[in-house]
Amino acid sequence: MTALLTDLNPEQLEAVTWPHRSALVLAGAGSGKTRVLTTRIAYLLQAGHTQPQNILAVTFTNKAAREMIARIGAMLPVNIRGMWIGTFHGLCHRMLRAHHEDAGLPQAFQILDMADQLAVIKRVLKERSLDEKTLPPRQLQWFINNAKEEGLRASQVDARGNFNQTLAECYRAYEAISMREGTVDFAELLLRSHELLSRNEILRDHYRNRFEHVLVDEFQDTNRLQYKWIKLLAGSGLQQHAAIFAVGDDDQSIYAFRGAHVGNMRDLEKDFNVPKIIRLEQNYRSHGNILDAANALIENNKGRLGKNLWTAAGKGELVRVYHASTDMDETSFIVDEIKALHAEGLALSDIALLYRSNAQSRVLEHGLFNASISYRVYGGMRFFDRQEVKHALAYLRLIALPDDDNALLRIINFPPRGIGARTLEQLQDQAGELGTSLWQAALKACENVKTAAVRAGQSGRGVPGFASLVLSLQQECEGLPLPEIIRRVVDQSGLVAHYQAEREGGERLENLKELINAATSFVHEAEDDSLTAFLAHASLEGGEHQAEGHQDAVQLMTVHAAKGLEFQTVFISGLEEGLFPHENSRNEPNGLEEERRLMYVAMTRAQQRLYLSYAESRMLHGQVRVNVPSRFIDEIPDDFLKRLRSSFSGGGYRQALTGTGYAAPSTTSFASTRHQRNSDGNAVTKMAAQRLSGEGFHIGQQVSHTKFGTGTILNCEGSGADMRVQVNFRQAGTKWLSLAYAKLEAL
DNA sequence: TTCCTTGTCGCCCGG
DNA sequence: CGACAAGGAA
Repeated sequence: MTALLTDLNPEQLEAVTWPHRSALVLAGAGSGKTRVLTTRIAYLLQAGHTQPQNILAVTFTNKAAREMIARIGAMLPVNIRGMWIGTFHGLCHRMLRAHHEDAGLPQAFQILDMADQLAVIKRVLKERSLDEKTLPPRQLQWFINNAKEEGLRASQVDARGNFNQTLAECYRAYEAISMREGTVDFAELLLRSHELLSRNEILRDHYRNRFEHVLVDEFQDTNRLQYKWIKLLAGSGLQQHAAIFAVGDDDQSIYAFRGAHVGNMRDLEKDFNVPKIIRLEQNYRSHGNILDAANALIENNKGRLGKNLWTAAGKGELVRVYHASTDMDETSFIVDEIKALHAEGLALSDIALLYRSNAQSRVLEHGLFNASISYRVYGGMRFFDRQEVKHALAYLRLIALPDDDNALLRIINFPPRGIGARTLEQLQDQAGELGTSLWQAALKACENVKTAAVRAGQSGRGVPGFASLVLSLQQECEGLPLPEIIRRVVDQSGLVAHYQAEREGGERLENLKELINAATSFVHEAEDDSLTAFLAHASLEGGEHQAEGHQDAVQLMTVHAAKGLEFQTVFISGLEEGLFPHENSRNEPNGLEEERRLMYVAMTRAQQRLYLSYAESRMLHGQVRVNVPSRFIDEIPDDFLKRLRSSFSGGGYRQALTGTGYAAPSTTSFASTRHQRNSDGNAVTKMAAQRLSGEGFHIGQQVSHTKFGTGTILNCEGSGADMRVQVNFRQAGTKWLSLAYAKLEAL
């Protein structure tokens, strides 16, 4: 016990040993928030105040949940299994699976991610022959998700006025489709779980009796529905059974755009009679100047709960501000600084490059690539988002739940089997008449033409071919282990053959193999290794497993993605009006304050060194735009800043100082390799290809091999004698070859 | 039906 | 600039 509590500062100690009643912990950036949360759980268990099965801890990201589990596991030899630790979506999903009947869902209900949901919405619009111009699909998606996050069903939304009425009708149609197909989107997980608990008294009492401690991470990011869900579980007023332990920081609330409601912090105080807010204000992360600069910035916001971070560390270095002429100039400055820092011995992985929006990564990637600096981009396309993986998953979904029209539409003609728009229309008409799913309509259609069906079924083409494929997969996969099911699906569906025939299909095939690998490790790790569980995992986790995380590489990500992380050195780029703060924020209520909090989050990621940069002009949306420096820079007192500027346009700052040139762009085609990132399912460290081009080869180049024929270089790794290249041969497929042995010739 | 070209429009953050 | 829908040719 004492070992658990040593090294905690007085405020942390107070939070950890807080009695069995609700608490609100205002935890500043770098103040040991996660430590308090996990130590509190360990303390409760070790002191015998509670049992693992009586604890519920909820976070926003899978990563945070995993970290929490790992840290508790390291502190206590306790069975984590009994605890409910996970994301809001994960826990709601768990609850809905357990009580799917009470929740009105089929046993194998499927989860729609954003892209799936958008596809359904496009179907709704098409069905109602609504033009994409009069009602953009994204707007409808936003409307539906927002309504759900407010706890509103289609019948409850405001339908006054023509436009609102259209929206409400579309929402209603969307609800009907979801119901019929047994699909559930992200917001629906929350809403349905909430409805289940509020309607079903027996279940509600069951869970209320079970959970004595409900701990909430990043409480400032909860939306209204999530807070209601928590209240329902804990009970409130005289009904209150559980103690809520909420940890958050109003200054780090950056998710208002998706419904986060900071007001929940004040509401919690009131609703649960929290006697006082515990403030964690000692920062263990950043040096003084960085912290002071961040504090000064956030002072400009109004209505804060109020806190002032301090550090026992020294002042450290000043915050550097670089004024660039162009985005290229900005990039070359950053690249040169990284080179210099790396030469001084700083690991690349200690450096983070942050930006407001994903589109900005392009220029930065380009610069890093040309300078042969390894980098890693977080948050782009994820493994389970990839086209070929989604196709494979769609087949799997049809096996689990054939009424999922969305899945069916995705692959009924992929790979192409002669089912065109015309056939599909007939099928849809019939389904509409019968009031069934497309799959039922397809079966019906096959019955009517039995002999033809048998013939076509054998050839594998047409609707009968498709139907017999799915039927036979359904039958023979019954009871098989998951990886074997997937292997058969990708094989018999013709996906593998299709991508083999495609010139650029090599990487896609690799991803299909990787899907089987993912299933194999899923089977080993998960309690429930069913197909349905795997499909849910794919939707909820998106494939954030971090392969090659050990490689030394600069970390590129958006500011949102950086929340909760820390780095020795941080660059924040693109600090221009319109970009950061983003221009869209001007029209939103309190939009500017949210942008400022975002900036605050970005700055407080840095431990020892912080760079801010902006450019006078920048390529945006395909055209050059001239920008003014961000007001956020002006809001930081000059005492904490050191201003730098390029001596001449186009040249780097360090170039001007030292004369060490910024490497001329190599012949390596950056564009041709961009889309290859993620071949392992996530952002991959990219070894730049300069060395390779020195040997006469570069990525994207055509080469020939005595045995395998001609092909294209896809990738490379290692250097010198160990260097290997990945080549996609036209005939022989994709292979890794060692340059030391294979005789490759450039074409 | 399929593949390829052309054209339009959006373009911030995410589980 | 890039994703994606619509339209045209084989």
